[in-house]
Amino acid sequence: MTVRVRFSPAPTGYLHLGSARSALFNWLYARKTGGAMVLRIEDTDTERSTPEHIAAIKDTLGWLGIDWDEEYLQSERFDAYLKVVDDLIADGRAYYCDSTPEEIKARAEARGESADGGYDNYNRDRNVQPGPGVVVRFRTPDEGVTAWDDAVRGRVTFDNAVLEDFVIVRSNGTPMFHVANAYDDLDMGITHVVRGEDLVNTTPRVLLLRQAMGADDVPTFAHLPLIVNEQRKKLSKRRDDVSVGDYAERGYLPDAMRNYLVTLGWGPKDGVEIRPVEELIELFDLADINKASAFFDVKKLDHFNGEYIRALPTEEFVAQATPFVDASEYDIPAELFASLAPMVQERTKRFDQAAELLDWVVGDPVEPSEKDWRKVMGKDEVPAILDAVIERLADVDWTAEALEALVMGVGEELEAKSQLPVRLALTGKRAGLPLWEPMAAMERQVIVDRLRAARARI
RNA sequence: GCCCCCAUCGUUCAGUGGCCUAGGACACCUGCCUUUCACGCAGGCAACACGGGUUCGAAUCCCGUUGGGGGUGCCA
Repeated sequence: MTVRVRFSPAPTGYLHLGSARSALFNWLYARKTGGAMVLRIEDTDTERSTPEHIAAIKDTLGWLGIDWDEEYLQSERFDAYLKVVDDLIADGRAYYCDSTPEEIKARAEARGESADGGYDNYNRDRNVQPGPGVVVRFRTPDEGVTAWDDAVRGRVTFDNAVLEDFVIVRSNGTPMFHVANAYDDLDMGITHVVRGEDLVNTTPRVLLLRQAMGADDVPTFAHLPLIVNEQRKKLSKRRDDVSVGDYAERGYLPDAMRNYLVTLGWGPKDGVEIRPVEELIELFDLADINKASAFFDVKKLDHFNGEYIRALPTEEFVAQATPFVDASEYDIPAELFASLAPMVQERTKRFDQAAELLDWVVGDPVEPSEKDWRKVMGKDEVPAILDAVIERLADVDWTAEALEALVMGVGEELEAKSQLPVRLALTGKRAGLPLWEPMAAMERQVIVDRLRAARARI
């Protein structure tokens, strides 16, 4: 049997981390098995779905290097869903319902039950006719169980009795998620449904619908553990940085993001986490996916990204970092950046942080912290060091090698560390790029002025 | 309330009855390298939630407790 998986986002927002991971796991499985990856846009909620979101989702999938073999839009298939619903109604497996939420609630209260118990199947046999404000509900069985073997969770069982008759066609005539989903999985021959755990409870409904549509088989489900935030709650648009597109804009490499995402809920058995996607595809398996939710750890993502950035050929690094450098608050000439790129690349975990390393080269040094100043400049020998460096700077060859020899030479002669005071005077910070190359790229007078200013401050 | 689910270092993944005095990675700490930082290298800290079973033997199987999460929409 040829594997057919699908990624089915609702285009009601941008692609977020959780969805991206679902897409990725589907894709890995399809590519591993030589199966087909279907992109199915579930835009049955016509109110909230937009073409912009569809475009953005596709863009971001492309950015992540996730491709697909077939593409469908559910809004173009409404006729088919509605036809199936008509059959269901004719069969008595679905019925019209005109109960408003208020009425349902009122009846529950009248019975002395909790108001959030859900729909009470009130209209089942009342022969409501279609009209304004009328929805179609699916008649769920009153007994028995609906169960399936989940590739990650094992056997999952639901009592049919706890399933209320749910809406399958809205009062505005549009079909809802469950029907579209059940119909399409059947119609498109989907063999494996890989999606987030937040959808487990919809599975019995979809399965029941699928049966009602005449299916006698069940796809393999794999419900992925949720990606959570520090509070162990499902990542949410409101609280968390979940838009994958935003990560792209902040200078994360798609390969790094994809590689990190794979390690959430799954891991190669040999423990090697950072590796080429081809290997990931080879090693991946639905059966090895974890059950417990996983925290999205940006620090670890940063580490992955740093590894990927360092692995780039320098020219490639320059090419990719340049847009970010240009967009930064610093005015850094392309040539300067290119010449200093190797040392920047070594120290950059995100492209949007690259420019800041050169702040002192193209602008004034930052104001040193009091603590740094005291620690570095407070030493007795510092005035002598700075005086000597300033004096010798007047006629030194303006090359990185000569500058290094000069500063280190002064240090040796005075038997003191000369690099740090010079660094603080020039950059305002104790840590940063190696000094000599950038110095050689700067004006002699600027360097001398900064050293003099620092000397005067002691 | 009702339904479903989860539980190994701070985080993440490995571990599917003996190879576990529990392993890798991130983070953190120490040292080395060094022009500071970063990289790299060598170390270190640190976990099987708890209680019962089953078994010659349990992180691995079963039950319970506790803790956590997801769902409960005319969203998906």
